Amino acid sequence: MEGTPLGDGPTINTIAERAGVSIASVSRVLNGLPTRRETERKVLAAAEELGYVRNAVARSLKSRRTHQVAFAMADIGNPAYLAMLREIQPVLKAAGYRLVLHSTDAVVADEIDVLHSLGERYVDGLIMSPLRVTDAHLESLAAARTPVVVIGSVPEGTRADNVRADSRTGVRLAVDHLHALGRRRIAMVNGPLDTVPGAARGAAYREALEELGLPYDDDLVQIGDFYRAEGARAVAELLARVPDVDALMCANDLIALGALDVLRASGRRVPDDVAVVGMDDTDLAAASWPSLTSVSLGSAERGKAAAELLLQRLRGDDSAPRLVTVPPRLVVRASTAGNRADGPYDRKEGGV
Amino acid sequence: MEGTPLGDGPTINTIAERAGVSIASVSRVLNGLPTRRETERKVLAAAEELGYVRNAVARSLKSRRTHQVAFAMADIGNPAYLAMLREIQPVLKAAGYRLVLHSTDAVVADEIDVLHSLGERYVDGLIMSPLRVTDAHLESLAAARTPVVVIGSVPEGTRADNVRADSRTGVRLAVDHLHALGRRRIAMVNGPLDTVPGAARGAAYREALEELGLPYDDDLVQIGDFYRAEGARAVAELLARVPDVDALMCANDLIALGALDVLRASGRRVPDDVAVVGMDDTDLAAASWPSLTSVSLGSAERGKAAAELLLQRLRGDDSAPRLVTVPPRLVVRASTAGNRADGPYDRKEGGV
DNA sequence: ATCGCTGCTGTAAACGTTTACAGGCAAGCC
DNA sequence: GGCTTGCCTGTAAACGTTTACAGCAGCGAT
Repeated sequence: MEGTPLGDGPTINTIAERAGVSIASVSRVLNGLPTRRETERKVLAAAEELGYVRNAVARSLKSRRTHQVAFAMADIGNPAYLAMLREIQPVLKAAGYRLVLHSTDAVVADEIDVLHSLGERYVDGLIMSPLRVTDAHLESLAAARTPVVVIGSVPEGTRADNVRADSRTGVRLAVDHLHALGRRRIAMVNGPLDTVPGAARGAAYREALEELGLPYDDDLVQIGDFYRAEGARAVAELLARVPDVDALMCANDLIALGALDVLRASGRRVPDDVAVVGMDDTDLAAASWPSLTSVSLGSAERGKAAAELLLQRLRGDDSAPRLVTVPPRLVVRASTAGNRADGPYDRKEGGV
Repeated sequence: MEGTPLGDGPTINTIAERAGVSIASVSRVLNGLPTRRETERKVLAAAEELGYVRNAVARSLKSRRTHQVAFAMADIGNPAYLAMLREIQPVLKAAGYRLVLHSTDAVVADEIDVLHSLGERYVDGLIMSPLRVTDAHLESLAAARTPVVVIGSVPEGTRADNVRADSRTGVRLAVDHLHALGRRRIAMVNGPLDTVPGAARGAAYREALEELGLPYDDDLVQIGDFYRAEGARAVAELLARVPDVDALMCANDLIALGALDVLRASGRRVPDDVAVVGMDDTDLAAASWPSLTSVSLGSAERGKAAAELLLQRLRGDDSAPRLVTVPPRLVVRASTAGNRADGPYDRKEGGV
């Protein structure tokens, strides 16, 4: 009635008592440090009987490592981030790290909070994918007390590894494709211009037209938000203004799905009347009707690269910040290429 | 040169020195306990200057609370689990808990590992959604040292809250719907029978036929796995064996998408020749071609309910285990109801 | 018999907090 | 003036580990 300390679960102390050795010996056995055969046996037996499990919190306090990594995604509903998550998770797991998931809903204050909370040291590192990068972000990044990898673009000189998509090239691939198909009234449906992807894709669209010798026309650009319903609304407006568009470059698969909805409702055929291209190449692109040509910005690859960069930092690498750029890829499907390939059945499509 | 202790970041000790008070006072100020005005001022000033942030690990060790909750999902690629995740995350966040994400890939050993690791006390509670529930699961559940909520079915008497879908009713809704449309050769494409959903849906299918007075025919049942490619393979086999089916009840949206692929490739029209119903009502169902009638098993609602149950436990409620059942809902779309409603544009579809 | 190894083992301090307890001090009362 | 009372404050222990250090036994060499 005086053996067990106080709490419920057995601790290293409980085992020490039971085995008749010191807590140091218990710890050593549990950590595989050299020990006499007999001591080891007693300790292991006691641990087994008691159903002992190491307390991760106490370990972390002493070792200053939590074996946890945070991933702060802007929008937990966006398939592009989910694709990253899917790749990040197994990489971390394989390296013995747990994943703490934050969804910031793209609210700047929330993202700053996450950065600030790194000081609480409940994680060893962070992967974050902000929609916007503000000065507040950069400030908090500079003050961060653990390694951070940013998926998205960050100014040169920032003290964080950086994994980027190349949406400029991505947009050009798509616009070139549409141009090659004979389209000349190519509109762009974009998200907010003060977001990183919004700005980059908008500029890239302009550049791509220029390179092709097509005129840039403000009327052909419509700004909405990165969601399906918003995309639909934006395309409806666009069609009202310029009924003769023959191609839509959408900044996002969700926007593109909204576009398909509206085009269908307006009686236009896709791709015969209007060709549609999305971006991100999410699962939805393959499943939609008609299946959606989409620019893959390598979400999965970016997630994986970010996780691997972070792991290197956690292993002690403190060389200069790195920059990894993942090349885009155009995945052609029915929404631009006619009806011959309207099903995704031909594509290798794994366990999704 | 002798002030700061050893590590890098400021601790409560650093503040105490700087402010010329004891660490107890610092702690009290930081926790809002009654303190003299002057002391409070000094402490807060010092904390501010030093950029102090509370160490979460040390706090957790003392308080025995980590403010973290784990969610163990069987398959991080499955939209049904993602729907749960999307609901769980904000509920936990609002209550001040962080989310630790585990993906077990439906491997039993991994799930047991997660349960076992609860003993490490790096989380205050767990929500898990196993595909199979084995004896090993039940054993580990019984030994779990923190509250656990299981999404899925668990035998009566298990020491865990339980949130269930009612797939029996769900299947019946679907089969009744198909029957009402005049279909009489209704096949079932199921996942493995040793999984909880597989077994439940298979049995429900049989019952539903019985209630309608339709004969049960082994030839009309095809077992595959819960993935798109597998579903396609299964449906191909089924069609070879019974070319005259006029309806497919698929245990899963992914299977149903595979079915659509194969039906299209075989020249059959949907729904004219063969009507198709999926289950889970994932995002894919609304986006597919033709849009997919699907039984919503309330993944989102289940996730939310699970999170709320767990929070109650964390607030100290230790009443008897609860059982929450979420009712299913049939969402009719083009794959059964003809072409009039082939687009999802009419449905309120938010930020996905 | 003494010395110095070698190889385990135990004691105690540390990680950064929270908190029970006791001490100090001013004010209020007789 | 001494006593109680109340309010703050500091000391120290605790949470459950890991680990530097010292101690001790056994053993071969001198």
